[in-house]
Amino acid sequence: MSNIKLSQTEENYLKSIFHLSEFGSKKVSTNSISKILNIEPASVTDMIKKLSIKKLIYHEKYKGASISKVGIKIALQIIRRHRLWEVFLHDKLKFKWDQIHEIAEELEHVSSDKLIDSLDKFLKYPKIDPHGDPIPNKLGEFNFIDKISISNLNIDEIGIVSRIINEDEEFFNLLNKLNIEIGTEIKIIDKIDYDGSVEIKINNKSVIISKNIAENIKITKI
Amino acid sequence: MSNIKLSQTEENYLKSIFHLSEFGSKKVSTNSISKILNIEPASVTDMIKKLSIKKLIYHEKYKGASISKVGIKIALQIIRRHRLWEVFLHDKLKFKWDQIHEIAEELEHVSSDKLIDSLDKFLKYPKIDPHGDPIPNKLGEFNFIDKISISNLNIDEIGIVSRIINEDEEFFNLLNKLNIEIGTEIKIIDKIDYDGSVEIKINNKSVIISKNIAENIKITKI
DNA sequence: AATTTATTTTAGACTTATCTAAAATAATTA
DNA sequence: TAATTATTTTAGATAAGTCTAAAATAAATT
Repeated sequence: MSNIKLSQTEENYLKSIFHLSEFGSKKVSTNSISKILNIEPASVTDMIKKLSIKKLIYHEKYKGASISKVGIKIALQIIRRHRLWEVFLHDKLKFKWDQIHEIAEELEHVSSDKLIDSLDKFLKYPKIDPHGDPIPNKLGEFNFIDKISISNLNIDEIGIVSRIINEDEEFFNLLNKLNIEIGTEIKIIDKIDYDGSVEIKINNKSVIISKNIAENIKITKI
Repeated sequence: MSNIKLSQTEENYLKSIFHLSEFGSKKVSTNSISKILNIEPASVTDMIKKLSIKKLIYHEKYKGASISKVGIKIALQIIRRHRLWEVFLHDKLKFKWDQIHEIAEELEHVSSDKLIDSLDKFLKYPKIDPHGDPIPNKLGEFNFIDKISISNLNIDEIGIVSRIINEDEEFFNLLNKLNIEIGTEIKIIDKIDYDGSVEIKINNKSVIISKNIAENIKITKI
């Protein structure tokens, strides 16, 4: 089946377009791709043409691009590879949470399907990566859990940390300090109207986190 | 230190030149590189120029190339990466011995040093890969064991299989059938002068193998 | 040693992925 | 709505890595 062999570059564009399109539901502008990949818009236009010819995206001049069914399928496989490698790096090689993304960006382009399926098995078919993002299975299916930010909970409600948006080191260190990781239970004590800060309780200790921090931590309500 | 970032292509040339030069001791011809990489001689000449400018090899027009100290050091790191990934694929992901090379060819170009050192640790610092080839450590040092072919043993001598030269599937299946793998003890029963075949005993069962097969199995004499 | 054959290099062209500068189109604002 | 601003596309250029055909050099053979 979908054995269209893509270059690393094409894979990176396709993945970015998929992410920007929010699972294929939105049109993606040339500029947004340009910014995310740090490539000039003119070059993006060229690649958009190339991917349209391959029917991985649709494109009308000056009107943005949208990703095709086949494009989504391939993008999900690239994401699957990326996230499985992240699990490997984190769980087996003991890499810290904020160091895995960059290396997985390289590993995800190694093209053997058998490699990925064996890795999946070796890792015991994980459902989420170390950031809490779902890992598509080999058919591209995954658990879409509707996650909300801490800010969206009401006072006295409880949630489980299920995804960390921000991936940089400072944020990682902060979470470490706060004892927050994927799976941590958080209870909302108070919401401060003035600036959107939230007082939360973690392991019976309460702290106040800023609005920005609260928005970067996704949770599943329980 | 040696943080000259090479392209995948440059890495592949350098590795081939290293192998063809037999640890840097011999000059390498344009044609031999061309054959091993399946690239036209004219293109090889171009790359030879490029690598000379970077001082990874030396080159005198029409006189072949030889690899430099720095070139050897880098080549050994590429080989280290390749062989560690082979161990991972074989031991952890349970790939068969004849399927690991191709995938390792891709994985070896992933460039993080930290990744490789962590992988090395995870694998418990293996000294040889699944083919019996030594794995350089992070300084480029490795156990150079002088291996001989089965053909070189005399009658009644015993050796341990330490390296398999041929990497294709048919040969792999043959060895499986003969119950030969790295570490197998082999005793020479008879040597047939007529065509160089050798009668050997493995696990108390004796078989006759052709000269060609005997030459593709390296052993360490005990 | 002269000729033939083989190897290596040069010259010029192609593809992929990028760039800059300018032109075309769309969106925003006055 | 007309003018201004922003976005997107086109046109032409560049670098990496490859190719083919032809020229230069080296090696082998008569």
